[in-house]
Amino acid sequence: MTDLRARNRQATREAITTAALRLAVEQGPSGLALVRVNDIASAAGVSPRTYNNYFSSREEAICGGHADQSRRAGDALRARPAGEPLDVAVTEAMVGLFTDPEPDRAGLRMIMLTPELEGEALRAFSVGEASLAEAIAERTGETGLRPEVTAAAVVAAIRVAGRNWLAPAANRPFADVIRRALACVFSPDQTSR
Amino acid sequence: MTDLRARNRQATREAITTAALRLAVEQGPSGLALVRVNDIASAAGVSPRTYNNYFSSREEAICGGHADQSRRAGDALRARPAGEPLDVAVTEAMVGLFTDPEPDRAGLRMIMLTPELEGEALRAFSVGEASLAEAIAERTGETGLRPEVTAAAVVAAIRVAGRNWLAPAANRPFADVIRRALACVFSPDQTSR
DNA sequence: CAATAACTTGCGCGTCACGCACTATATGCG
DNA sequence: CGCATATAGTGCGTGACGCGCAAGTTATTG
Repeated sequence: MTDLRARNRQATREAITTAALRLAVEQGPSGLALVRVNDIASAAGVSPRTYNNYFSSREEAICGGHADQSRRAGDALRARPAGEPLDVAVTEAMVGLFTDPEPDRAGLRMIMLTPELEGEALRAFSVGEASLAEAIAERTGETGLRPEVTAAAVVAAIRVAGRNWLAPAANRPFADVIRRALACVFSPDQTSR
Repeated sequence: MTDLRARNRQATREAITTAALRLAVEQGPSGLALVRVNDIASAAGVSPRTYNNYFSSREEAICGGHADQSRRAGDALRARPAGEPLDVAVTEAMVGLFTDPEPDRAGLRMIMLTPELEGEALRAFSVGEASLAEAIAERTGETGLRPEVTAAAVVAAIRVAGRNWLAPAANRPFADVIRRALACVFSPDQTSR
């Protein structure tokens, strides 16, 4: 088992992020300014000063959970069987990572569609790029630009998929949207070239 | 000719962004906190309150120039000849947009490699996605997910290319790095599938 | 040449990020 | 098992910031 300290630390971090996201969702995108640091801290059961030891802005606290999630992208890919082709390995890894459990619509909507959170939301997605690029490089044996570009493109596609899934119009299951988006990355349109 | 007001507005906006970026570069990534709003405003010849009418954070001001640049991505693509295949049209449009003029290494380095600016830097790149997606959709006639995913992947690839170009190791011309990165997007690796 | 709209600026307030010093709790070692 | 040390939580104080508001100034319109 890991350190008690490490587990406590992770627990308070999660307490803060979940509290922050919950309060933000309650107020809605327009009332983000009403979510005070004091509220987040007391809702998480810590002092404001401690909150500030974990996150240096409300935005970072609100998006922290999703950052943690996408940070596991590399491990998710490594968990796929070795023989699998890259495209299906990546696709299934990402589907598993982002739809197990099915994400909370309200939370994702808050994070992705609130203008003030845009920067932090992009950061939250992009933290997965490094680990994913490394895992891709391991799997393909390639080096240099290609693994990084592929990882960045994959993450970008998932972001688009999320936006699309959130759109009120077509509500397919998130997994399907992710698959369709990643298909665009791994087999780009050849007809219009 | 456009409005005098519009031109003035654009001029002060540019004055603020260039001043902000210059001061940030002078202090270096570690001393970002030393770049005060007062300094930026007075360097731009404007009151602090006015600075705040244009930008709501130092980070936004520093990255504002690059945001303006990538916002022109759609127009850059539209300027390519109609018969051109999509991949070369996009590639050449992006090369033209981002290497004319050759970007300032120190400025790009500051924007892309300073942790506190990461969120705003990602935002600056991503503002080009919408217009680029629209231009791609016009050109290909496609609709739905694919144009958006393609645009997002292209922008992500350019971001990776910038990071790579900034790396001290191989200093090829920026245009080459962009071309190689976009090649990864438009013809993904087929061998390892 | 008015009337109106848009922009700039000074002022003031509430909030925030963070350095510092102190306490409490966990970990490792004799 | 107890003691030294490292690590996390907390209170306080301070400087900076974001922004609403209202007044003054400059461009635009008819």
